[in-house]
Amino acid sequence: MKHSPIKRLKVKKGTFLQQRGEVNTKVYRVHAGLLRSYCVDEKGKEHIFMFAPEGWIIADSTPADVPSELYIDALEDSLVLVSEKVMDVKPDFKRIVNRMDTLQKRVIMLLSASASERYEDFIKTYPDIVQRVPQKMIASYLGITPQALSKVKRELYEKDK
Amino acid sequence: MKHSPIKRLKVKKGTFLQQRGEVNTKVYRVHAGLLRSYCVDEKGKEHIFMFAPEGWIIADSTPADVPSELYIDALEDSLVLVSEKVMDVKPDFKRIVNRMDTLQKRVIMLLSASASERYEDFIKTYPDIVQRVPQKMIASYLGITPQALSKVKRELYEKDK
DNA sequence: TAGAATTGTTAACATAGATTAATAGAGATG
DNA sequence: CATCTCTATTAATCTATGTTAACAATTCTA
Repeated sequence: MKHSPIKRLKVKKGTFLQQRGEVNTKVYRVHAGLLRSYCVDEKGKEHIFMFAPEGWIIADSTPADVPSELYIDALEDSLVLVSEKVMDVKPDFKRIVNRMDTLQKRVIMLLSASASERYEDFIKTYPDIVQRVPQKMIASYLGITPQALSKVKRELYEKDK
Repeated sequence: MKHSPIKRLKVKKGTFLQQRGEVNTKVYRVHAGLLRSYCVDEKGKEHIFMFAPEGWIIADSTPADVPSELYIDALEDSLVLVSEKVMDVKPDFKRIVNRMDTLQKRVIMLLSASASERYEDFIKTYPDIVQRVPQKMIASYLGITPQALSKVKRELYEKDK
């Protein structure tokens, strides 16, 4: 396996290490200071995804070839170790990283999307699962009650006329 | 590194692979069928943490020596590959697994806890970060507005008399 | 097939948290 | 020091979603 070089980086408070829309091939390890990642929704509202103090790693978990969803910036003057995401990883490791991506998206949806937005996203992302489990389970996954899901579905249906 | 044996397991719909309070040293890979993991809050309400159809892995991300938070059961007759969590992993990998644990807990809190419960958990889990960032950022992390956090803090203070 | 159990829908009402707006502190900058 | 900007607090209202309850539809099972 290729050894990926690690760079040391001093960043001043307020510096962006990554912005939305950029490629996200890097992983940041915080040696000193404090970083954070956050997204901005359609209404312009910020949602902090994670804080990374000393000893933590922070990165966008979306696949490296996809434009980044997250901003990463320094909340304090920080010392950061920057390494490239390793692409040629073992299949099992890749599954774990995929799952982190899923979890990241889930947190962001729970922070920033309404019940109906979460439902629409769910049926787009897991069209087969919708067929295979009772609706009350989908409601439970979305963090709403079965009654609320029922209403969401009706409103969605009425919208399509 | 020790090679961990993988067992093949046929499970009928409804079978539990793991229940809350058990140790959780296993990782399940779904070969056919559908598994899910879920937690139950104090009010007895279920919150589905994840669905795992064919090709997915599912496990409790909490440290293996800690009693499990999650139930894992089969929603359909399934064929599952069971392996032990590897304990002697590289430090970097351990960080990733730690982060998954954090994300898992975050999702569960967002699904099942109120604003004030999430805040109390936050100050317990990250007492230092509370000191280092403005409150509006903590609100953003918790998925509430700064105004709501202000109210939560006041109510908490009044509770202590 | 009948009856029982589970799941889904609808509606009335309750509530946590959002929104808006006004004010007060607290740091920054001239 | 005075002023400007940013952050925190409080209060009044609004809204999405929860709760409760009744009923309908579906699935199980005897």
